Amino acid sequence: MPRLVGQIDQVKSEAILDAASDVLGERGLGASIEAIARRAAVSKQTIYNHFGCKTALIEALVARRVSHITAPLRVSGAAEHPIETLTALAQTLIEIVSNERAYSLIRVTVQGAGAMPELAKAVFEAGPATTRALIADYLAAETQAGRMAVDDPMEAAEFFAGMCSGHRQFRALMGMEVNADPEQIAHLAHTVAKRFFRAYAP
Amino acid sequence: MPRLVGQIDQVKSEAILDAASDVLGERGLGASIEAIARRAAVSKQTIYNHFGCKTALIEALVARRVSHITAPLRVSGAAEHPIETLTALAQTLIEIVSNERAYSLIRVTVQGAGAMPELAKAVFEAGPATTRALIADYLAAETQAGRMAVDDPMEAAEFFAGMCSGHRQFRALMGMEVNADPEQIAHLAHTVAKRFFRAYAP
DNA sequence: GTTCAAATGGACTGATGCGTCCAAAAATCA
DNA sequence: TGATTTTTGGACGCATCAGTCCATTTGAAC
Repeated sequence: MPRLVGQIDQVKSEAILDAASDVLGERGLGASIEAIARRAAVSKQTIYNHFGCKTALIEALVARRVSHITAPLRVSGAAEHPIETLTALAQTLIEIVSNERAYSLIRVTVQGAGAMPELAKAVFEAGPATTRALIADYLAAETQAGRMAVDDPMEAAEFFAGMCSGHRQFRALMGMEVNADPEQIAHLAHTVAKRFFRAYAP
Repeated sequence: MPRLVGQIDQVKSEAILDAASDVLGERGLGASIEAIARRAAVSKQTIYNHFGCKTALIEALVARRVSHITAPLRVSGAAEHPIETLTALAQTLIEIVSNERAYSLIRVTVQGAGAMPELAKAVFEAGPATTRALIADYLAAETQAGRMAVDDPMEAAEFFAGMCSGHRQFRALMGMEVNADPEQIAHLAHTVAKRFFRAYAP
């Protein structure tokens, strides 16, 4: 009877993580393991067999999710006019911030920041920090090519990300509704790109 | 023996709120009433005499704090060049986001968003929403005066606020250290103002 | 059909924390 | 000094929850 095994039912592991994501998103970090077990249609003991303890479960959850969330950013666009690439970037960022499911994860991390600071740091590194670095790389390249004039790419990348998240981040964190109408998101993304390009045009 | 009174020792009420602010900031919403009582050098029962229940205590805490935090924004600057006013605005916003004490309150609100959504909404209205409206008013006025060209003041105000908060907001929420060096904040504020003005110059 | 790992569910421990109760002490006021 | 109100501190009830234990059942491989 091993307490913690790797070669158990993969499907069940996924089901548990899905349920944990849902329940934690609804009830916050205070959600009980039993509630998660009920949602996953699994016994409490099974969760402990798979993950060992609550903290490990949450770490697994976060690890699985973070990479999914930032994945779309990694597909670097072709080299058209910067505004088009910036619009695509902005659109992805805004969609992330408007995505309730992604944000429930962030909320959990914020709540757990006191109890597990390493986790909070890992999320920050994998999420916002990586995102900023990707954007900064792009801005530096465009500057190199003479299509933009960005003196401090990291700083500019942060401005860009900040324009995208704006109050949506706050509202999402507060559990308030966030406008996720695709048309409005597209329009907003285009505006961000236009204004940002104007601020950093050669 | 009234269970909840208003005319008790005001000084003690303040001491309790101060202690609650500290302890909740450190331990998050999970902080116990007993810990707060210890910090305030007061008995647990006294806290219940003053505030009735934990939720009421937190509501009182938030109400007292929010207005203090956004107060500096209300002093509208004289009518110099927009960049100067924008720099001052940015500086205030960045200082708020870099202020650990202010942010511990926000963190508590985020944690409690599930359990007390009205509180979260109140904080949002009193904080970010009011801030955005103030900035938007200023931008509209400058546009009217022909010194800027802001087509959508509310949207632009959100961009401006987003540029100021950037990742600092995230880091602060995650309980990570935030660079609060006055010189760097001043420089950042000036950069934000310069770039924002360039994005919205006539 | 035998075997063995994995899953179940229910009971249990230990800890924590909200909110209450109360009798004694301290402070306030008349 | 005497009367009233607040404060104190400690004990208590009650609920919740993490994590463990275990006897029983399921299910897949051989």
